[in-house]
Amino acid sequence: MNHDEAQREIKRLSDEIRRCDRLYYVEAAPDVPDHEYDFMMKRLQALETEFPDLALPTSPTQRIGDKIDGKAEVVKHREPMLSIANVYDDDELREFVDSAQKNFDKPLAWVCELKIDGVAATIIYENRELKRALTRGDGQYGEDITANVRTIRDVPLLLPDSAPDFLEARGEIYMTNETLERVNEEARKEALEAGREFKPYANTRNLTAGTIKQLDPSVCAKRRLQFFAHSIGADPRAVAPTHYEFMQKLRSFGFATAPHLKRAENFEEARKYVDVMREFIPELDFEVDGIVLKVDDFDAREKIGSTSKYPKWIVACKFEKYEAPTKVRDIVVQVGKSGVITPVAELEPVEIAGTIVSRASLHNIDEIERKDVRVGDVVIVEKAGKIIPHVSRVETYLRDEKNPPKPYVFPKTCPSCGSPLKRDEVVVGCREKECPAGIVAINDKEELEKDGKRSRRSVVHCYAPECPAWIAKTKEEHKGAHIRCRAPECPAQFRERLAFFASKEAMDVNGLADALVEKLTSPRPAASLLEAERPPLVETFADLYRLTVADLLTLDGYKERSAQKIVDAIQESKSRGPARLLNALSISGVGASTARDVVAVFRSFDAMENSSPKDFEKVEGVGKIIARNIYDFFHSEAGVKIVAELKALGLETATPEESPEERAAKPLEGKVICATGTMRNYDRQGIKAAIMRAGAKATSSVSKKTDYLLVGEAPGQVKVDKANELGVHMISEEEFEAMIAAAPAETSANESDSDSDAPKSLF
DNA sequence: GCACCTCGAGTTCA
DNA sequence: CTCGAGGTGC
Repeated sequence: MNHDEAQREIKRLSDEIRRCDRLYYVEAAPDVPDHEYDFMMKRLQALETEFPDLALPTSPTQRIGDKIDGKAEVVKHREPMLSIANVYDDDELREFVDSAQKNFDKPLAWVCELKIDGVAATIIYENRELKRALTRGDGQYGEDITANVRTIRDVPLLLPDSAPDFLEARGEIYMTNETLERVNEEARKEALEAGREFKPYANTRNLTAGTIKQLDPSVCAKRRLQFFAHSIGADPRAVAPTHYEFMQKLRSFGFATAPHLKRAENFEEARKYVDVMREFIPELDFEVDGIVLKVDDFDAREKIGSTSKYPKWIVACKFEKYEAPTKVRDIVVQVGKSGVITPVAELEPVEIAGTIVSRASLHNIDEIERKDVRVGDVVIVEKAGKIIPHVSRVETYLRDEKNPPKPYVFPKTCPSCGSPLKRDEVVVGCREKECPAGIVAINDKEELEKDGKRSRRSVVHCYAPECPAWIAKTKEEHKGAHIRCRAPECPAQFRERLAFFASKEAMDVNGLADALVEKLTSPRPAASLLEAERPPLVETFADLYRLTVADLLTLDGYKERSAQKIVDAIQESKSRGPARLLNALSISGVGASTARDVVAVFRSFDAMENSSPKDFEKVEGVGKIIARNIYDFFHSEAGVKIVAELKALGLETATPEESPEERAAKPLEGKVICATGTMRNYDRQGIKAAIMRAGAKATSSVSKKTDYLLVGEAPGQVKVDKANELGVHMISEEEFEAMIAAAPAETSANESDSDSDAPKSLF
């Protein structure tokens, strides 16, 4: 065969194989039997070996690449991959559609697609060649799965000339039930031969997720994954004006689209489709967990906009809640770092949506009483579209009528320290219009039953402790949600606080996790028979910094090296700075973000110690209650002691002084800036820090006092509308960066941690 | 007063 | 992820 003939033959074979690949999943059963397909593939491979100059990177033979070394690369998405709102019944769906429809006179047309349970992914084409594929990941960052995606037969490696040069196809990778069974059957045989225990893959989604992360693409190829596209990572109007036409275009580019796609002229039609499909779904050979409705017209979508979380023009109607019946073995209580006592149901382990659930929080006493959960009951546990399981109802009819389980009695004393438990006395003042004590009134909330749904309404209350009406009304009318252990020295509370102190968001002590915290805070056995039990190694935060290698060696499982590592990590955490330290102290209402804001104003613990509650209220986000909590901490016996000790041990409790240059370099001094949406170079805290570094005030909402609205990706619609309405100037991230370009170089744009908003070394 | 936004705190499993 | 609750802006 000569070169020209080979070229023609290679083209013919490639085209035919590509046609089969598409038919294979998209349309129906392929009209070419497997052995003929394999034959064409072999022949093509042979020709490409003989004429290597004719072998193209987009040839079907190039689907299966080499093994990847190490881990998959984590890559930032060009455009974040957002999730969509879920509805679980007809009412919720109607509510959603009404809100989308409200600014339109004519009924909106909807496109309905099956929502298949798989792994969301995005595939990037440059010059119409497949360049890279990523998983959705957390929406911001995904894993590189290019080699495996290439093996999926309904993913084109090459797009036709009619496609745009650059395209980012987004869709779902999934697998049929038949494939799951086949893979399980093969794994079972293999395990049997090797004499190993066989554990089947629980469901197609788990197997798909496991397969797509395989390092060896040939394994992935054998498992026959499938893909369909449902959107692109850019404005689709560049391709077509409506979603339905857009999907036709994607098909013409060689992609599979969501199966059983349907365009509905109005909502009623769409709803009918949902009902019909619901019956039909069990007959399909893949897992469908709902139907997605999207507004067809792209211009209409833009007009509808998004909430801060989801677009308002797309919704998933979920059919099933993930749920399973199981038995309550016991109800135990846990003590949190703030002393909150949380009841948790210990369950007979049951599998729900691929994970084994054995515990579920019952949240609080009202929850237990409302549902009447008792030890021994059969309950329905659900993970409705979520990760965290909860008890949704009790099957009371399964109770033994003659001998029913006893109602749960909430413990009266703390399981850890034995001190009496008390329900939160809700901080709600009197409701007299004219406050009898004549003191400041602030807002509060009240639960109401409205149309069978719970809603809240704000009420003005007086908070003066000396107000007579307050004392009279608080107790019986407003119970808080939580029951709390109030003993300041409660060991369980200290254990939780220490774990938080050492955690990543706080002092970030590497290696000091739950297990070690438990050991450090437990009493130690007596050194000899004559002596009493010895106290725990760590009883205050300060004790942590006094730990020596010798101390750690007395614990099981620690040798010289590991002990030294922990001690080093603890010492290293001394320089985390005042913001992290303030967060680490577990002051009620003060978390990472509030601590940062407080430190930004006060700059040092010394300043905080000498401040009044009113001073703390000057911090944005701090009102009367939190101000009081902070003030109380710095004036309590325990607080004074711990701060003094930590200072003496050399922890950084002050923000370093600014150099004169830095003070001068505040290009946005006095400006008020509100940021919305996702920035490319900053996370939420990072952008706030950057705004403050430039001398401006970072606010959380747009008002007429706002100077600029900094608009990122997927901005909050409310804020943008507001800015338009009030004529607030909107700037992009690039414009913002240009504005702060005068700032000192060492205030790097990418840093977002609290300790980075303080200037580093000045030398 | 009301609506809305944010933060904190608690939580499950691989 | 989901509540509850505090805070803020009109």
